[in-house]
Amino acid sequence: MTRNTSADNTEPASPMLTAICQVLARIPTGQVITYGDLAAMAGYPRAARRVGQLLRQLPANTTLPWHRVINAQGRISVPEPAASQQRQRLQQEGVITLAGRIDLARYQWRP
DNA sequence: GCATTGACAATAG
DNA sequence: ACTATTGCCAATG
Repeated sequence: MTRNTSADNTEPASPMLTAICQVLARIPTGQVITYGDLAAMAGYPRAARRVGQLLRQLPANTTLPWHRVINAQGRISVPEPAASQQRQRLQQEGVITLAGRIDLARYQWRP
């Protein structure tokens, strides 16, 4: 079947989103990654906005470390109130936010 | 189908 | 350091 009807198939998982989630799950505690780098590591160098779109739909109970994803300026891109939670989680892992910024040179994940 | 939106990023002023 | 502009591309209306 080249076509899939909503009635008998509920699997929209594209390879891109799958790859993004797999990379995301690998990010170590206490480190961060940017949207663009996460996308690039998943094999889609121009999909930074896709990453945000995916993270936005993650269920609240997800075990994925969504809070370790920040933008290329070292800032949190999430609107409040989620931003506070993200800062708190990061600080809990030892990632400090100074003047609203995170030192990428220090915390960015490089495998 | 076209227009707008968005948890981005690079560049220019 | 900050704002504006442009490119990007799937999702949404």
